Amino acid sequence: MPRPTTPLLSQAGIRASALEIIDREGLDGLSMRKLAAALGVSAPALYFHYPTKEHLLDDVASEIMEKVDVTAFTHGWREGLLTWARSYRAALAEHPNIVPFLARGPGQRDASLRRADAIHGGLVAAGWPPREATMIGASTKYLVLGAAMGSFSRGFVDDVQVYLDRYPSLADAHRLREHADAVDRDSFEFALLMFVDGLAARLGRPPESGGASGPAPRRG
Amino acid sequence: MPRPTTPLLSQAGIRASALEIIDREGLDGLSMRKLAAALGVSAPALYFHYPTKEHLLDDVASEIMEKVDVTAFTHGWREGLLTWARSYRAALAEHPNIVPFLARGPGQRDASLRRADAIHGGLVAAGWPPREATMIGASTKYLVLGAAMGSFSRGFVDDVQVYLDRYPSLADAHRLREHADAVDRDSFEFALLMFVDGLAARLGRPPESGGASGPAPRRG
DNA sequence: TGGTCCAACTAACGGTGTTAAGTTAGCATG
DNA sequence: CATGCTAACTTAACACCGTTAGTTGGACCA
Repeated sequence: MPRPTTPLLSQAGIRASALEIIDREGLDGLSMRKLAAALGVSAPALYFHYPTKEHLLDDVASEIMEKVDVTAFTHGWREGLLTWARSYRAALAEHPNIVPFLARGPGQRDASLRRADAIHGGLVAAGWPPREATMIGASTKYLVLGAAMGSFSRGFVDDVQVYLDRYPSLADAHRLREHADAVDRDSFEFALLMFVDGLAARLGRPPESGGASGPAPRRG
Repeated sequence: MPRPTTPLLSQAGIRASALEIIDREGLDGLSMRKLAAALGVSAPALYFHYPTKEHLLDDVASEIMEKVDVTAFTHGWREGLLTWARSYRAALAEHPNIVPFLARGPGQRDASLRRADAIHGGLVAAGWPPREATMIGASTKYLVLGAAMGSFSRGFVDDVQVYLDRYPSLADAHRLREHADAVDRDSFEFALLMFVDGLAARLGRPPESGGASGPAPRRG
């Protein structure tokens, strides 16, 4: 059966099905043949709509990133930063299995550039010098990606020991795992607040030599 | 030619060659056949020394992690944390291509547990309550991994715009890429210092309700 | 000297992403 | 209305992947 009366595939449909498989079976669980089967189609058919698996994954990732909120800088840099970071993390938390793919580097130039611009612009507008705005943006990204990677990415608790102080009564591992997510969420929030506190302190402090270098911003 | 007079392979040799390929051609550039060829041997021969590619990579990653310094907590939590974070990042920076593999989760339980224990113990000994020590450890790891992921992990500058403020004279991309590493290094250092500053401030502050929750530590 | 085991070999299996070539529905044009 | 072009699928096949099975022959021990 060649060309069907009504098209069987669409980019959106392919993306949705791919993400479903990734969510269910992990990043390695997605193969072009399996994806095609899920869509009731043969594998090469996909290549009519996406030139490559990489492109498809880029698109899936971009779709996820659409939910990141970079608009709150109108309420001040602190609010803007917190909103951005939290929504960023939340977006990744919804689809943890895609995080390892993000480690390969960003594909979609356009959208990510637009976001970066909004963030940078927001920080500069709030009084941070451009150079520091750059570093703040990068730092926050590090935190989100690192948290996503460290916590979601794959199955087991790594630092078992580390959690024991918090739940000393739990010796059974599955309960421990169950709470590990909460620990990660708390740790991320903790890191974010400490970082922002550090920033706030820097705002009210004259530039030190030997610090992270560069002038401190005027109070915004 | 079966069993040679002197063994052609050793775990250390395999690891070294694997890491060389990864450094040169990226994580995807490493295949068992290619690795075997580089060692002058057929692919299945490797399976006599390593049960699986995953195990091999785990071992390679562990070797890299050996260089991380978690001993400086004897000079105070600040010094310990900074030394740990910087040596961690430096270790990853030497072999950026392996970072995506780390996103799959830690393999070697043993060594990583020992490290986690040293860090947690160091923080607690310095006066941080266990729960906060956990979060500090996790946070720092986030920062390092996120920085490693965001910056090294493959090929092009993502947020071109973001760097322009710093090097406004550079319109050519390769020069820009060249300096991106410096920006990343600076951003990491910046993030680390802001975070530690935030921590220090917390040490001198009474516990707030509505903060990251949990009691603040006594002054150590 | 004979037996066992080690450390390599070749062949092959099932899977991967992707390309090539074939087939026909739908559409535009003479 | 017939013709030709392109779109959207098909099946076959390629080169590669990680890994397993089965074979071979040198090294070591009784």
